[in-house]
Amino acid sequence: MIRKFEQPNCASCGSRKHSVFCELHGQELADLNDDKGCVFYKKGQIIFNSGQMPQGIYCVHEGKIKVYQVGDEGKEQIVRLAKGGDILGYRSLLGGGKYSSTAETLDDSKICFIPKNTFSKLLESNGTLSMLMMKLLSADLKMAELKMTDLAQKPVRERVAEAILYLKQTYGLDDDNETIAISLSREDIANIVGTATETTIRLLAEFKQEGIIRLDGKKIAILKPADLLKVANVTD
Amino acid sequence: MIRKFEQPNCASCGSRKHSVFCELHGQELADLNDDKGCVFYKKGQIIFNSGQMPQGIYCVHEGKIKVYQVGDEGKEQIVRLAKGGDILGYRSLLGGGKYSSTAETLDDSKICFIPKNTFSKLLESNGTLSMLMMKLLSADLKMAELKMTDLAQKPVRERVAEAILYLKQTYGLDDDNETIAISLSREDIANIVGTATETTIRLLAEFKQEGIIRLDGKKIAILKPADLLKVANVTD
DNA sequence: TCCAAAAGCTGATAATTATCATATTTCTGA
DNA sequence: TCAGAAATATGATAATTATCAGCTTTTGGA
Repeated sequence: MIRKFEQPNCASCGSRKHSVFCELHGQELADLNDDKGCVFYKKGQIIFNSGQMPQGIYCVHEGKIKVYQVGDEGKEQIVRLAKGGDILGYRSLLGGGKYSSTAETLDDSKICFIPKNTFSKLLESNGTLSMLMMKLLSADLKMAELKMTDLAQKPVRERVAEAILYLKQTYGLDDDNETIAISLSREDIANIVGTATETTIRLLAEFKQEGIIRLDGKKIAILKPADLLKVANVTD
Repeated sequence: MIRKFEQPNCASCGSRKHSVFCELHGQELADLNDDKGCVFYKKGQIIFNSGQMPQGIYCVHEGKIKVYQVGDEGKEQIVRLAKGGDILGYRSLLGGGKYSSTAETLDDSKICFIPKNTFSKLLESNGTLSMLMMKLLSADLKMAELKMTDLAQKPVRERVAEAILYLKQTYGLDDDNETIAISLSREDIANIVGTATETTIRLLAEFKQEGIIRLDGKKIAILKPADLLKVANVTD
């Protein structure tokens, strides 16, 4: 059952102002608004699936999304997390060919779809958008390469700590300024880290034991940010 | 000691025809040719180093290059390999900030440098170049995400087999149609795979034992391509 | 509200891979 | 050409992490 809701207006969309579309004005913005369609997704719904042909790009109005690949044994590897203002599916659209990942909501979400023709025209007419897309792809690639090195070299304990920091950085904190503003299953966290679910559970319990984090169901609160950084063994 | 050699002409450069600059003509091509400078690098020389600010991009005229990150314990993780016609350093230039990787020649190489102003002007004036850059970044990102999943989920044996296939795909075969056209140390191969050097040595010996490959010093010949694909556990 | 299923947790054990030690071979520069 | 250094090779051992099994808690739907 999909709730009825008002289509957001791109001109006044707060998410857009922090997105790659921040530089759109006038007719371009009007075209974007006319051509896009916003859809409500319940938690756990698939937005696009590995193997499908991209028909456009998705712009997250609000919500939380995981993008993952499925390995040989059926295990997910989460390659990125998205939130309001992020766009999705541009990698495959720009690169050509089918989606190589699957996108799935982690929460109830509103996500706009922009047909590929509309997006292509904007790319052609607006050099700034092209530049921002290149910046975005470059940032994604940088993250992916860092993660490759981590996966190859860092022990699981450090990677679990990193994953917690990544969640904080991506989704921020609740009002208490401690609790990370997302609920993920232990399995999802394991699929970010690239390890077995049991190992993740054990390491979270370890961090809790050490007083670094507090666990309340799926919620994680960071009690000692400095210690967590130290465990994660990152400089920034 | 750097050998003197004639500066290649972009207009007639065979490498360029297969690069992102393949669509340049007339004045754009002339500007590129005038502003670039081609430099000879001996095997083992650093082209750019992690931490430096990018001043332009590098275009490989001929040669073989490894791009790697250095982890906490000083171990390299090779994130890509380049050859003639490939460009280097665009990730950091486009994304902003310092290089996060180091590029080093694996063979004597001739590499052109294109100042960032020249490159930026080309990007602004030539929409096709922008599109090709986005395609390139997208392809890089796709590879990086696949590799993340591999590192997280595949056993080392499969990854070593994959690495051999990757070397073949990147550098091709010698005239015998069996031997891969590059010489890498076991350590470099290990740093592609993301494993210990000893483990790589053992697995190569295993593949040799099984008659899948032939080893002649640093040279690897693929004797049973189908078996290697099977070991690598890849579909394409 | 209650029940079944899913998720979370914990211990025991197994598998994988890294590390260390030590030859042996190959390469490189004087 | 030769000596020293670096790379390769191999065995033994240790560390890390996964897997399996069984139990408890939580959750979501009838």
